[in-house]
Amino acid sequence: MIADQLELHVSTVSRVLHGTSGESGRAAGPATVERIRRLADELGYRPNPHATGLRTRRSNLIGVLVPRLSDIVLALIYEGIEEAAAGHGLSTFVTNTHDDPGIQRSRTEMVLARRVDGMIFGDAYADARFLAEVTARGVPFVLVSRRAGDLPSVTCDDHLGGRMVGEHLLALGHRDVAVVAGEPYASTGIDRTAGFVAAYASAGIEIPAPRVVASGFDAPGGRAAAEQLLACGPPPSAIFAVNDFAAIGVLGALRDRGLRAGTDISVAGFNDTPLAAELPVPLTTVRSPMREVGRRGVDLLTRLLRGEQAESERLRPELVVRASTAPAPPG
Amino acid sequence: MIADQLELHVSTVSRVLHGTSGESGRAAGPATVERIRRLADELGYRPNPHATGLRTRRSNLIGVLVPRLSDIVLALIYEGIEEAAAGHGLSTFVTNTHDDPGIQRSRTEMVLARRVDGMIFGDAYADARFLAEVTARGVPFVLVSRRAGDLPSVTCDDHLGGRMVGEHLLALGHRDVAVVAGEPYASTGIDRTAGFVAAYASAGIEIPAPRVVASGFDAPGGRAAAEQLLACGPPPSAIFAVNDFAAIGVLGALRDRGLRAGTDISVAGFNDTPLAAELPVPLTTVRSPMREVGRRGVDLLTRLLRGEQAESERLRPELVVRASTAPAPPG
DNA sequence: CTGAAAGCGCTTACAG
DNA sequence: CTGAAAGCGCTTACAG
Repeated sequence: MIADQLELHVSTVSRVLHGTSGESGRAAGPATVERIRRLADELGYRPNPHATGLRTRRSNLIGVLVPRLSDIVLALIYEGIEEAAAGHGLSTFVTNTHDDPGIQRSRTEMVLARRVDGMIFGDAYADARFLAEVTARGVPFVLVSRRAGDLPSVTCDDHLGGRMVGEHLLALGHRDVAVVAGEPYASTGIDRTAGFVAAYASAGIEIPAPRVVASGFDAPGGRAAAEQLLACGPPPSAIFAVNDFAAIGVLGALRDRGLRAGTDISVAGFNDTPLAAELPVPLTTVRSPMREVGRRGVDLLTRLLRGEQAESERLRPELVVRASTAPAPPG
Repeated sequence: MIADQLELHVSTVSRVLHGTSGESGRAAGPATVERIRRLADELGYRPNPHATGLRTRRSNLIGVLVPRLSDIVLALIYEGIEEAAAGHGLSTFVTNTHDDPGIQRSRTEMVLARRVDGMIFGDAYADARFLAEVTARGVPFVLVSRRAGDLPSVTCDDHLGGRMVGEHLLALGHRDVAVVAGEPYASTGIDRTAGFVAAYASAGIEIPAPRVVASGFDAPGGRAAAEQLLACGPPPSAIFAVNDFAAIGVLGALRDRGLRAGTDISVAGFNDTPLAAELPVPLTTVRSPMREVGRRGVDLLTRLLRGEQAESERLRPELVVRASTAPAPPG
C-alpha cells in the first residue's frame, strides 16, 4: 500500500482507513489519523478488493439472475437492485438466463465461482427444485418478481392484482371472460390468474378451463394465445393478459380480426409498462412497483447476510383504468 | 487448496489446472495430471478469483456503463456483451448512468476500484471530455452504440442508416420532411440526422433548420418534439425520428391531432425494436444489429487487452419498410 | 498508540 | 517431473 510512504506500518494505515474509525477512534493518534486520511484521498487510494476479499472472505458482490433484461419489467427491477446495492456498498453481476434451466444452472455456477456473498433470482421456477439445490450449497439468496415455495422473496402481490382486474371487469358487467395466463412455471402468471379467477368465483362465476390459456410473456405469445381464444365459438367480452406485452399481442390479434379493443372486446394487462399509456388504445393495467421490488430484494438479502430473520414481502399493486376496458355490451 | 489432499504440492496442482496444460504437457507426469484433474472436478474445484486476481493482477472482469438497461436497445447490446464476455471467460459489471455525467464519473470510479481489466461505455458523449480523463487513467476501453472522436468503438453505421431513410422518403416523393433528432450529445442521433440530411442534400433539397428538432430518446420526448413541429405552419409530409421510441411518441402526437400515420403523414423510426412491427400502424424503421454491436465490442476490447491494434467498426444497418411510410400526397 | 507477524489462495520463476 | 519459496495487498488478533 502506497500510503506507508509516510513511514507508518500498513497495519496502522489499515486500521485507520477501516470502518473501525467510526468507533471510539482507537485506531491511531488523531494526528496520524489525519495524515493518513489526507494522503489516502489525495492519492485516490482504494483498497484492492481482491486482497480484501481473500483476507475477509467477503466479496461485497452479489449475483443477479433474470430471464432477460430486454424485458423492461426485469430491467426496472434491476435498476432498483443496482441502486440499493450501491447504497450498501455492494456490486452486482447480472446475467440473462432466458428462463432456460441449463443456463440458470451454469450461470449460477459461474457467479458462485466468483465468490459472491449472495444471490438474487428473478427467474425462479414455481417448482423450486433447482433453488433447493442452491439452498443446499449454503449461499444466501432471495427471489424477486417471482416467488417459489416459502423461499424468501419480494414480489408484487400478484394475487391481489389479478383480483383487482377481476373486480374491475365484473363491475363493468363482463361475465364471459378469458385469461392469457403466461408461462405455467412462473408464479407471476399463476398468482395473477388465480386472483382473477378467485374474484369471479366470489361473484359466483366459474371461468371454464378453455378460457384460461397459457402463453409466452411477450407480444407474439399473447397474440398466439388470443388467436387460440378467438378461433372457435363466441369470443369472450373481455380478456385479461397477465402482462402488458402479452396484452399488446392480444391487441394485435384483435386488430387483425377487425375487432376494436375497448369497444368490442375489453383488454387488460399487468405491470403498467411505460408503453401501456402510449398505445393507440391506452391499456388498462395494474401498476406494480418494479424498482421497489428490486430495492427491497436487496434489503432482504442484506438482512440475510447479517444472519437476521427474513420475511418475504408482497408489495401492493394499483389498478390503472384506461380506454381498453369498457362496459360489457348489453345482453 | 483442497486438492493437495492427494499429497502433492499446491504448485504442482496449480500448474496442472492452469492453462499450461494445452501446451506440451510438461506440467506433471501423466498419471499425476490425471489424478489431479479427477479430484478437481469431483470436488467441483474453482480457483478463488480473489487470490488469482491478487497474484496475476488480472481480474477477468469488465465494467459496462449504459444510459439505461430499461431501453431495450441497450438491453440487447448488453445481451451481446454478456454472451461474448462469457465466451472469453470474462464477467461483467453493468450499471445504469442515466446519461448523467456525475453518475458516469462515480460509477466509473466504483468499477475501477473493483480492478476491472477494461471497460465498455455505451453512454459516450460526443464531446469526449470525460473519456479523455479515462484514457489518461490508462484503462483500456471501447465504446459501443455511440462513438466519440476517434476512440475505438463499435456502432451501427448510423450515417448510412439515416441516409437510407432519406432515400426511401425521397423515393416516395416526400420533399417537405422533418427530423426528430434525439439528444445533441449522442452520436447516434447526430449521425442519423446527418445521413438523412445528406440524402436530401444529394437530391438538391435543403432541410430548413426549424425542421430538425432535438428530443429525448423516449416516447414522451418524441411526442414533445412532434408537437413542436406541428404547432405552427403547414406540417411536413414525413417525419424521421432517430429512434423507435421517439417515433412512437410521434405517432401518439399525430393521433391526438387526428392525423393518420402513413396515410396523412409518413413516420420512420430507427432500430427495429421488437414493438415496431406490432404497432397498430407498423413502423418503417432501420434494423441495427444490436446484439452484434455488443459482441464485437467485447471482441474489440479483448484485442485491446492483448495489446493488439484495434480498429473501430461500423456495422451495416438495413431498412425495413412497413405501413407507416407511404407515397407523399400529390402536390 | 503503533508495530510485527501470520495468513487468506493462488502463480511463477527457480531448484533439484 | 515435482517441491519450496516468495509475494500479490490486505486484515486481524496480539504485543509492546
